Amino acid sequence: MSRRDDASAARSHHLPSVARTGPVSVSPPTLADVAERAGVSRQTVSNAVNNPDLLRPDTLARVQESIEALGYSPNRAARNLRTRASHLIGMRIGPAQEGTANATMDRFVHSLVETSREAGYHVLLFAGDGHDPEAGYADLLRSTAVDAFVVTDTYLGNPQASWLEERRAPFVAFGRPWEALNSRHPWVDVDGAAGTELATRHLLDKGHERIAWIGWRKDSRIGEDRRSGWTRAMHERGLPTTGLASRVEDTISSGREASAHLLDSARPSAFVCASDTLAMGVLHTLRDRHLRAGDNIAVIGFDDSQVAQVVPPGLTSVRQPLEQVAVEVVKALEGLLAHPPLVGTGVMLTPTLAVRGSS
Amino acid sequence: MSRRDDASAARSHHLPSVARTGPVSVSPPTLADVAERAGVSRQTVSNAVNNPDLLRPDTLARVQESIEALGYSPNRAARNLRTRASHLIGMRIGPAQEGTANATMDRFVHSLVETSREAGYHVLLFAGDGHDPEAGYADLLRSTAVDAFVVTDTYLGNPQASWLEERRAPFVAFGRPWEALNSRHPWVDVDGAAGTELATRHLLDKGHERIAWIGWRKDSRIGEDRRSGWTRAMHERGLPTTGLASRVEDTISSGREASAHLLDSARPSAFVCASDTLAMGVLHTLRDRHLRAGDNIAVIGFDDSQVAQVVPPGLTSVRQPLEQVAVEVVKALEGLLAHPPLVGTGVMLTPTLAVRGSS
DNA sequence: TGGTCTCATTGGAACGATCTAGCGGTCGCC
DNA sequence: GGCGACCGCTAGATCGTTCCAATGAGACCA
Repeated sequence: MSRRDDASAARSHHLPSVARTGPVSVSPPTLADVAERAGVSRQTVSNAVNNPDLLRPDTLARVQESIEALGYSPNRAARNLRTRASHLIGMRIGPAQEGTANATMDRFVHSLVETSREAGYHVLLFAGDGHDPEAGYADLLRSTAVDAFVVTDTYLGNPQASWLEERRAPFVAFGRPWEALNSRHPWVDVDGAAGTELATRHLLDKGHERIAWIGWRKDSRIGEDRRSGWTRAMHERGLPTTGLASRVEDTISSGREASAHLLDSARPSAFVCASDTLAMGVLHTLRDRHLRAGDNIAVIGFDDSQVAQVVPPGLTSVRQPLEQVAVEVVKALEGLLAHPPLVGTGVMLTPTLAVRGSS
Repeated sequence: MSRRDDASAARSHHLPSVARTGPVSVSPPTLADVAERAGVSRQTVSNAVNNPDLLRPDTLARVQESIEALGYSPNRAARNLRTRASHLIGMRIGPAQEGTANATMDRFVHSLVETSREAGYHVLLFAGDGHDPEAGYADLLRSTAVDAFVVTDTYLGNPQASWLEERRAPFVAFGRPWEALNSRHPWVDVDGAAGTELATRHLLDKGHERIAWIGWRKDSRIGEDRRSGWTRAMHERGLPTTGLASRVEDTISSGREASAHLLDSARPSAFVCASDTLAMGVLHTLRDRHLRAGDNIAVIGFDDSQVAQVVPPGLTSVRQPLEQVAVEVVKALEGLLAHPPLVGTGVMLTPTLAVRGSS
């Protein structure tokens, strides 16, 4: 205790002299400082913070007063070392994709940060090494810098997910395990087919019958899933889909070319697209031909990106409930970290349709 | 040492039995494990990691072989505790703003994550408590969870910056200290006036003479700065600016109304806007009046957001060099953490113009 | 009175890393 | 020959917290 006293004294004796002029910030108070002030042991202060109901009410009040007065909060590093937990969630962000309308991830990150704060977690961002996607994960894992990961880019066969699963690293995926059906990790996803079905029905209800589809290449499971919603809604009303679909890359120019081609070959009165990026390609074509989205022809995108919200006359778009996704992801993480042997389960959410001028 | 042996043995004895089936992940190897395998002391392994040139080459090789074989990386929590540094940079993200074209922060976050990785730092995101913006900062600061902050939203009188400065918390601002001229923290900013000047000159060179300005309200320092670039370029060519400017809120509808009003009252042939959001408002008005951006009339925005990149026919926009900003921010952070008494200095960068169909 | 049980609190050990002081040996210098 | 500096490496202390076993005080019952 005397050592502690000395240390405290050394610190607080600095304070008056350098508080206004010195460049060095003073060390924050520690458990021992609070304990001494409150006249209890370190452990009691620790309990006051972590298990308040173990203390007698009057002791608790005294300790809390000291905590307040000194402005104490537990040192993260020391706590992490002892408890073997960092209360950090790692999330990898891919390279920024310019020229696309994809703002899904940004909206999701926002929601995730908000939600995990309420659960006592912070979000640690890391970048992928270009040629070695797993490097970032491995490093954070071995140095026990994060408690768990959130994996978002499960589009392409989900290599990270299986890599993490092999190493028994705790993680939750945003996106269902398309191929690896035997995987046992928790996941949360949005029912894309339900979204495009919603979009197609919306157009059908407006009287459209020749509704075209512009989606992604056939090897994209997400693309095929979204496409199936369109087919389902069309067939439900006994309408044909042949000749009305196009599958291309997820770029503006692909959407532009595909829509031009479809307009010539199939004369659709509306387009449903697998992404806002493709929908913007359609808008380019309409502009080229002096057609007006919403007046002459309807267009619906997917993601409800900022672009959809601000482009004239407003792009109707399928909106993923990312706030809910974040909530479910954090819920799954908490379950995972509380009792690891829990078997992984999936949660499927339903999107909504943000209706704007383009339809 | 024998305690260490016991602990290792306890751990590794678990390994074969549960490696494939057990739910509990095994503890990663520690310094002591590596030391024992290499036949050296813990400190020597530590040196091999942090000061390799202190070791004899053969010892170094032996230690590195052990590190490799065991897959060791230093435990972050322990290192942080001892060195009183977390190698984390805190950055607050505000509430997601829907309905605007502002993607600046997202692009910046990407760049910051990439750049700080190279400098050995990770980015910790945290959300602002709605009514108490400083709460998040205070908490992270007192618990020594981050080494420094990056402050980005310096628009509104910069309350965070002065709050942090008072507490002598290390931070770097993206955005100059507009009001607090006596502030001593490092900052990085982009010369907005140079950007709008560039934009205006571009239009002048195309033959436009009646170029209108749509900016933010007069109490926005950034808005006035950007406006000054337009005025400068116009006056330089002896052109008047009176009656050609409008100052409104940063929303689509404000831009829409302002541009409609200006078109009626001043008949401009081009618009320079303080943001992409306002520029999108102009595009709305043009659509309403069956005018075509780029053909009948030119429009230039500010930020080079995704919207600008994908909207037909492409919105010319002033592009902030966010990658460079991130590099300078990280550079300033490193300086700050290496020698705190360094006096804060500012770095001003110059934007470029991304020319697209709208001009 | 003495024994058992609970309750609130305590001191010491431990987490895994780095810091500090210091070891014996060799070298260069006056 | 004596002195100090340097080399490569080591043992012990230390960072601030939580875990663990044990403490003394009091209540209760026999």
